[in-house]
Amino acid sequence: MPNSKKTTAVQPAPGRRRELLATAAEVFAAHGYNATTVRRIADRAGLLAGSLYYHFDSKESMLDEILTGFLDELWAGYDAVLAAGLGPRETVESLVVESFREIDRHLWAVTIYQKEARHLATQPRFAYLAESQARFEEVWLGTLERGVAEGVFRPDLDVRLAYRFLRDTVWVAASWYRPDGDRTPEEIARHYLSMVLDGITLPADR
Amino acid sequence: MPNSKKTTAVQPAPGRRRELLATAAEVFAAHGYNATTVRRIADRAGLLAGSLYYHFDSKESMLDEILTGFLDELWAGYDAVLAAGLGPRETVESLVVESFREIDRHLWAVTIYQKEARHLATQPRFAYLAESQARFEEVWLGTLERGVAEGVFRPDLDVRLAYRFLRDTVWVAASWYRPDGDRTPEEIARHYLSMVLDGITLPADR
Amino acid sequence: MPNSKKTTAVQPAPGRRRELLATAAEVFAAHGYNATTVRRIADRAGLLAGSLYYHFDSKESMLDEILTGFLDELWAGYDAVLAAGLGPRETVESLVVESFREIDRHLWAVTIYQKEARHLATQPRFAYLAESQARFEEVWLGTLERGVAEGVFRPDLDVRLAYRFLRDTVWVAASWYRPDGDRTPEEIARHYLSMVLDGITLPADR
Amino acid sequence: MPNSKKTTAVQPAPGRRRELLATAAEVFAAHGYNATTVRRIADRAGLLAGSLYYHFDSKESMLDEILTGFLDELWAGYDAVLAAGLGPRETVESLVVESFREIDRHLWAVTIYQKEARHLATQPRFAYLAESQARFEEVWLGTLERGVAEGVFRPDLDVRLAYRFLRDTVWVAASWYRPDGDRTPEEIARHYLSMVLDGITLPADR
DNA sequence: GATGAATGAGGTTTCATTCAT
DNA sequence: AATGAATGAAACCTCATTCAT
Repeated sequence: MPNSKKTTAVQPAPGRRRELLATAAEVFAAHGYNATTVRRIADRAGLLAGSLYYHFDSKESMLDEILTGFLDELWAGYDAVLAAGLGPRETVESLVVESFREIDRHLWAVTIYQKEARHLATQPRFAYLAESQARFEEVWLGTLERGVAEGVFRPDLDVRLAYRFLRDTVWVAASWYRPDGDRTPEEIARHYLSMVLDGITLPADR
Repeated sequence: MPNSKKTTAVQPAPGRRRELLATAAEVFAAHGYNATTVRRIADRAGLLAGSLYYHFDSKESMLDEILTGFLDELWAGYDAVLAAGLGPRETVESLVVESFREIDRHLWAVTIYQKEARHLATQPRFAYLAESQARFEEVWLGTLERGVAEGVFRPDLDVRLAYRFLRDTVWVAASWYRPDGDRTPEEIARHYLSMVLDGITLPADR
Repeated sequence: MPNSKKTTAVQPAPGRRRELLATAAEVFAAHGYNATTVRRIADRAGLLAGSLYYHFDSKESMLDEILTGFLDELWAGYDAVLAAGLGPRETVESLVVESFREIDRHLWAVTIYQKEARHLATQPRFAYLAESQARFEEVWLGTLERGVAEGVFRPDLDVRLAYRFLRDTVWVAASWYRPDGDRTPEEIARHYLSMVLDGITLPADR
Repeated sequence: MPNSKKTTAVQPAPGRRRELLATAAEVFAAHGYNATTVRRIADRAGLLAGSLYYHFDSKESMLDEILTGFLDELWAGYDAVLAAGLGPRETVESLVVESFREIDRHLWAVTIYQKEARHLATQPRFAYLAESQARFEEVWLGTLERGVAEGVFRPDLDVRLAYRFLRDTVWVAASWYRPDGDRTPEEIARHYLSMVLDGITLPADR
C-alpha cells in the first residue's frame, strides 16, 4: 500500500473509511458483534447512524472488511515464515512470534475473530473464515508432525491436542493483551514459547 | 445426578425446569446469549415462547441460573482440592483435572461462561462472576507463587503470564471438547498437564 | 387446541388472518404496495405495526397471500368455463362474465394486481404471476384464433391487439367498479360485451 | 424540437434539464414514482444524487415537470381536434388517433400518469391532474352523448360505461406500446377504432 | 401448564435532501 | 456543475415480555 505522503495523491479517500472501521472494530470487540448497535458505532464516531451507510453497505460489511483486513495481513506474515524453510521448532517459534505481532496490530480484529468466527463461518459470506481456519490447521499440524518425526518434539505428543493447545493459547492472549503495556509482543511471545516448549516445571523435576 | 423417578409423580414440576434450563444452555452456547431468542429455546423445548415465562422470570434469569449452577459445582470441586493441602504441583494437577471434569459435566455452561462472562460481570446482577474470577485468580496465582518459592516451578516464571496461560489453556478446551468422545476428561487433563508442566519438546533438546 | 364448538371444529383460527389480509388488501389497493406502510395497515386494523408480524412473516408475504388467493379463485372459475367446451363467442362471453365476478369478489386484489404485477413478476417469489399471465394469454389468444378460424370473429382481426384490448378493457374496470353500485357484475359484463362484440356505433352506420 | 446547436455554447444549461427529465421519466415509468430513488435517476444520468438538486428543487418537481409537459401537449392536440368542429364519430376517431400519437411521443409520461395520477390528484400541487381529468371526461362524455342524440352511436349505449371503456382502452395501450415497433401509432389507432366502433364479431352474426 | 395475541422498545436500513467545497 | 459527506425522518422488522383464556 503506497503511502508516499508528500508527492502522490493516489488515495481516493481512504481516511474516513479506515477511521470508521477502526471505531467499529473497537466497539465490536468490546460488546460483541450482535450486541453492538450501529448507533453505538456512529455515536462513537461522531455521526448519525444512518450516515454510516454512506460509507458501508451494512453492519455486516463492516465486520467483513475488518476480518478480511486482519486475515490478509496474518497470512502475509505466516507465508513469509513458511517460505523461509525453517526447522519445526524454529517454525513454531516464528509463527508464535508472528501471531503475537498480529495481536498487537489487529487487537480488535483478533478479539472479534475469537468470539464470532465459529458461527460466522457457517454463513456463505464468511466462508473464507472456514477456509482460513482449515489452512491454519494444516500449517500447524504439519509443522508439529514434522517436529515429532524429526525428533524435535516428544514422540508421545498428541498432535491434534497440541495443535489446539498452541492455537488457543496464543490467540486467547488477545483477551488480556494491551498494546500500551510495558512488554513488546516479541517479549511476550518468547515467554509463552518457553512455557510451551519447555514446560513450567524445573528441568530438575523430571 | 439425583433422578429418583420412583416414588410419586405428583410433584409440581421438578424436572421440567431442569430440562428447560438444559435446552436453554445448549442454545445459548450454540448461538450466544444475545443472539439466542426466547422463541428458539421454546421451539427446541416444544412449547411457545410466552409459556417459558411460567417457569422463569426472564431470559436473563435463565442465564443466571445456568451460570450459578455451574459455578457452585465448580467451587465445590475446587474447594475440595484446596482443602486437601497438597503441594503446588499436585494442586495444579488436581485443579486442572477438576476443571476438565467440570467441562465434561457443564459443557454448555462453560461455553457460555467463556463467551459472556467478561461483559456480564459489569452488571450488578452478575457481580458474582467478577467475584468468582477474582477468587480464581487468587487461588491459581497463590499456587504458582508457592511453587516458584518452593523450587517446584522455574524461578524465571512470569507468574501472571503463566496464570493466564494455564487458565486459558484449560477453559478454551470447552470449545472443542465433546463429552461423547473416546477419551475421558481425566485422560485429556493428563495430556494437557504433561504439555504444560514439561513442555512439548524433547528434554534432550534443552 | 380444544375448539369443540359443539358441532364443527375445523377452523384452526382463520378469522384474524383473513380480516387482516382484507385490511391489507384495501390499503395496498388504495396507496400502492410500496407506498403503503405496515403501520398504516396496522392502524387501520387496530393494532401496532409490530403485531402484524405475529400473523405474517413480512409485508411481502401479505401481498403474496392476497395475490395467490385471488389467482387461485380466478383460475378455478376460468377452468370451469374452459371445461364446458363452449364455442368461441360463448367462451369469450363466459370468461368476461367470470372476470367481472372476480373483480366483484376480489376488487382490491385485482387493483393491486393491475398496479404491481408487472414488476413483481420479475422477482422469483412472484414468478407465478408470470406463469399465470402466460396461461392467460394462451387461453384468450387460443379462443380468439379459434373464433376467427370458425368465422365467428372478423377475419381482419389483429388477434394480439384484440387480446390486449379485451384483457385491459376488462381488468381496468377494477379502477372504477364499486361492489355496492346499483348494477350486478353480470349486468356490467353484458354491457361491456355488447360494446366489444358489436361495437358502439349503430349497425346501420356500416 | 428546437435544437439550434449552431450558434454558441455559452448557454447556462438548456438541454441538460431536458436530458435529466427524460432519464427521470424513464425510471419513474419503469419502477413507479415512489419506488424510484433519486439515486437511481442520478446513476443512470451519470452524476451523484445530490447533484440533481442543482437542477431541480425536488424529486416531486421532476415529476411535476414531466406530467405538465405531457398534459400541455396533449391538450394542445385535443383542442385542435375539438376546434375543427367535426361530427361525433369523426371527433372520436381524431381524439383516439391524437391519443396514440401522444403515447408515441410521451410514452413514459403516459405510463407514469396511468400509475400515479389517481393518488397524486389528491395533493394540492397536482390539483391540475384532477382538473385535466374532469375536462377529459367532459369532452368525451359530450361527444358520446352528441353521437347518441344524432343517431351515430347506439341508442342503448351506457354513455358513462362507454366513456370508461374508451378511455381505458386507449391509455392502457401505453403498457405494451413500444415506439420502435413495426406499426405507426396511426395504424394502431385505426385498428383500435375498428374494434371499438364496429365490434370484433362479424356483422353477419348479428 | 400452556396458548394466542398483542405490546413497545429498539434495531438495521433507506432515502430525499442539504451544504461546504 | 458537481462531489462527498452528512442529516433526519421514517421504513420494515425483531424480540422479550405480558396477559386473558
